[in-house]
Parts: sequence; structure tokens; C-alpha cells
Amino acid sequence: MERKRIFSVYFSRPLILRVFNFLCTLPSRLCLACLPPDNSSAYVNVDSHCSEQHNKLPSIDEKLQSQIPLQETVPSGAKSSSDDHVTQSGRVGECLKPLDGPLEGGSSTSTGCISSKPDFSKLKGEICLDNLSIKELHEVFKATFGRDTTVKDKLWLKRRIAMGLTNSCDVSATTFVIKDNKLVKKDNEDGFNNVNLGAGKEHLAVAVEYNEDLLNNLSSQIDEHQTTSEVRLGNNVVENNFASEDLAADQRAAKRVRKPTKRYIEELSEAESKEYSGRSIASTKSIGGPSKAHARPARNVSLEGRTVITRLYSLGGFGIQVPCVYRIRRSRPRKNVTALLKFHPSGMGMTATFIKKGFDVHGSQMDNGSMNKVLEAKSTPEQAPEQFEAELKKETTPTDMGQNMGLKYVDPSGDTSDDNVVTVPTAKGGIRRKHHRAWTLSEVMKLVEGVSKYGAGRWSEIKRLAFASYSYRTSVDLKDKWRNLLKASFAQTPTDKGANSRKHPSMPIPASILLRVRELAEMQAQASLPNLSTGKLSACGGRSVNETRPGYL
DNA sequence: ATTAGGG
DNA sequence: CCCTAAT
Repeated sequence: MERKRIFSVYFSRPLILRVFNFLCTLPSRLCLACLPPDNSSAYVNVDSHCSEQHNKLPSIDEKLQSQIPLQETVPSGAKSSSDDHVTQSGRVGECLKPLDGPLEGGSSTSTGCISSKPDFSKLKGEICLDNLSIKELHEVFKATFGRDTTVKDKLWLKRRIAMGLTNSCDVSATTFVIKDNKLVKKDNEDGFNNVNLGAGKEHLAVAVEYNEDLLNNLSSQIDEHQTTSEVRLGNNVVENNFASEDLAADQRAAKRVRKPTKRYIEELSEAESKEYSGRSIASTKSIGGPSKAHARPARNVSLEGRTVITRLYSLGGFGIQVPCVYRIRRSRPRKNVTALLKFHPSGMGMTATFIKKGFDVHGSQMDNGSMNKVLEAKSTPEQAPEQFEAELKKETTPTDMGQNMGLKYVDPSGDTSDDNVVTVPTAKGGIRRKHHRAWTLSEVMKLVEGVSKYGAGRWSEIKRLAFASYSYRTSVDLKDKWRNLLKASFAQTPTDKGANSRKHPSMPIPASILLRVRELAEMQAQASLPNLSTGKLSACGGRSVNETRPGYL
């Protein structure tokens, strides 16, 4: 039989994949089958193997853990003839099970790496996808990407597989890609002579276990590198247009993977931030059951002169470098809070006056009539927010200061309760700041007013127009508060028992406010449903609105 | 950047 | 209140 020379290489699985892929990119440049037979150990009887076991791609589930140095000797002199074989490259390697040999034969029998080489005779002939059947291509595809494909197009499959494998190099910890380029370059320069795959030093930790999510991510990355791969795959580029549609479809399917939330990333990185060199906890938590992916110690990879700290996941034989993201403590900028805190040490009085001044301005902006109305209904000066101080003065003792001080103590909801920042322990041990600022009655009223004016939902408007002076209270806050108000109003409207009696400091919202809230809610509910004919319903709603609004507007 | 909702 | 997704 004709003997074909192949690499006398100790491959680990991922490396094989890469080599395999690399070879796929070569056909136009050289034909391995034509390499002169100068190393017997490197020969395989192609034909015999073809006949033997052709079809079984190894199951990728096998765990392969050997770290095998790649030792390769590629004799020189093949280059000249290579071109001639380009055209027949597909046929030369009649059979190719690139993934076959070393895995079973090698791993099972290998007691020592070099001494007992894997039985490479099982690695048949030239590595090329050309002769694989669709079914086989599907298997390779699945082995490569961890998912099935329905694409029947051989060209597409081949290209996709090759591309995926090629790109897997991009994200791996090896420098193989670069070598790939280098190889190409060498090939162009001085032929194939000095090609040294893996520089003879590739050590790859192999963890051939598959994880759906990570694989999908891998696929996504691969997709993103498409252009790169196209360039690299020179010979196959021609086919791109042909398969572009299917490819796109497939990509879309592959990308439908929910990305981890930011918090997840933060927490994950936080856990490892101390020692990025330590082994990562990888995905053991995210994936039910035994961990499917092994994370290898991260390492600093020098990349184009820059050193990048990465975590590396060894996955299905592919190394994936994940840049470390360090937790960023985010907290809402609180301007006024800090200002308040500055006053705090001096004593309550200072704080009170400070706040009073601040709110007096706003108080003046408000509609006095409505405020008085509310105050009357409430008849509870203690709970009156500072904004109403102007009005309060009329009814209360001239010593506003003392009144204010007392007010502060009595009403915990007042802004003087400056415990705006509360540290809340999190489950993970981290503590996160939670600033709490109780809503004052005036704020609530402003909110209600704003809603009545601009409608619920236009929080930014309300904030800008009605809450201009409150730097805190974001639109989200307004929205939340309104939601709470609605809830409260509908919850306990029937009996306002708790509302007026202020025995519960936690429930300071007066009934009048709740009433208004409910009215506004109804009004807006109807406004949002204008489709109904102008029957009694709309008339009823409109009437109530008109009835209530004048007093406040 | 805003809004809606879940927590 | 916080966080997120969706717009």
C-alpha cells in the first residue's frame, strides 16, 4: 500500500484538533501525503486504516488528561511537490479521522508520554475533512462545537469546523495561532521544511469534558472571529458566500445564550480577585452536577507586549481565556447626604436648621392652599415635614427651632434621620450600602401633585418639574414611591383607621393623600383605557377628576 | 437615558 | 431601595 507520512506527533486532543485544523488550511500549499518517507515511525498505512475503522469519531466525552509535549519532525523537501497535489489533496488522504488515533490508542496505552508513543498508526492518512461524509462531518461538528447542526452542506460544515478549530486557537492559552501565521509564513518563505508545529513545546492541559453553555460561548467567540478566520483560512474563503446564510442562521442559534449578569461576574471575580493565579472555581456552581469544565490556573499571558491577566478555562480541549473583571463597587453618588453628614456631628440642631433652610425654599414653591388643607386634615404638626415650616409657624409656637428639634426626634421619617446609609450584609459576605431616606409628607404631596399634572409614568418630567430641588429622589424613586402609594391607598382605603391616627410612625401617610392617590390612579386607569365608549364610566371618571383637581391645582 | 417590574 | 431588562 501506499504509505503516507504524517506527523510523528504526540498529540493531546486539543492539539490534534488544532493541527488538524491547521492542516485543513494547508491543502493549497502542500500535501502531507507527499512528504518523503524518511521516518518510518511516522508512516501509516493509510489504506489499511481506511478500511478498518472508518467511521467512529471518538466520543468527546472521554476525559483526556495527558499533557503531552508535541514533538514533531517534519522533513524538508516536501514543499516542491506540494503544489502539485493541491488539487488532489482531498483524495490523498483517503480517510481521515483526525480525531481518532491518539485518543483511544494513545491514552489507553500510554504509560509514558514519549517512551510509549500513542499508536499513531490509527491516525490515518492525511488530515482532511474532504472525504468525510455528512454524517461524519456532523459528528466532527458536534465534537467541535458541542452542538448539533442540521446543515447538510458539506462545504459549510467543513469550513465551519475548520474555522471553529482555528479560532479555538485564538482563545487558547497557546501561541498556536501565532504559530499558525508563522507557519504560513514559513511555508511561503522556505517551504514546509522548518515548520514546527507547536514549537515542540506545546503543553496542553486537556479536559475533554463538555459544557453546553461554555461551548456555546466558545462558539460565539468563534463567530466573532469569523473575519479573522476567513483570512486565515484562505483557501476556503471562496466558499463563504455560498454558506453565509446558513452560517448566519447557525450563529444566531449559537448566540442565544444568556450572558451572565454583571453581578455574577463581579462576584465571581471578587472571589478570585485576590489570587488570580489560583485555580478558579470555574463553573462548578453555575452548572448543575459535576463540574463540566476545568479551569486551569490563570496566568499572565504576554500578548503583543502587553501582559494580560486572564483566567483560563480548559474546556473540551479548548482553552478559553477570560479576562479578569474585578469587582467595582458602585454606589449612588449622594451629594446632599454628604452635606448633611457634615452637619451632623455638630448636633441635631444644626442639622435641623440646615434642612429647614433647604426646604423652606421648596415650601414656598408649593401651593399654600393645598398644604394648609392637608395640614388641617392631618392636624399633626409633628409630622409635618420641614417644608411646611412657614405655615407651621403660624400655628405653632414661635420657637421654631425648638419645635424643629422636637419634630426631629418625634418624626423618624424626617430628613434629619440621617442614617441615610445603611450597610446591609449580603449573602456572599459582601456588604452593600443602602441609603434610605424616608419620604416626607411634602415629598409625597409633591409626587401626587406631579402625577396629577403630568400623569403617572412620566417620572422624569415629574422629577424635573416638581422635584427640581430634591437632588436625591431619582425618577426611579418617584416611581417606586408612587407604586407604594397606590398599593397603600388601595389596600387600606376602606378604613382609614390607621391613616389618621399616627400611632404608627411607619404609616405616616394621611388618608387624604391616599384618597388622592386612589383618585389619580382611577383617573389614569381610565385615561389609559379611552377605547370605551363615552358612557357612564368615562363621565364618572371625568367628573371625579374635575372635582378633585381644582383644589390642588 | 428612562421606564417598568421583580426582589 | 436595589437591580435589571427593555425601550
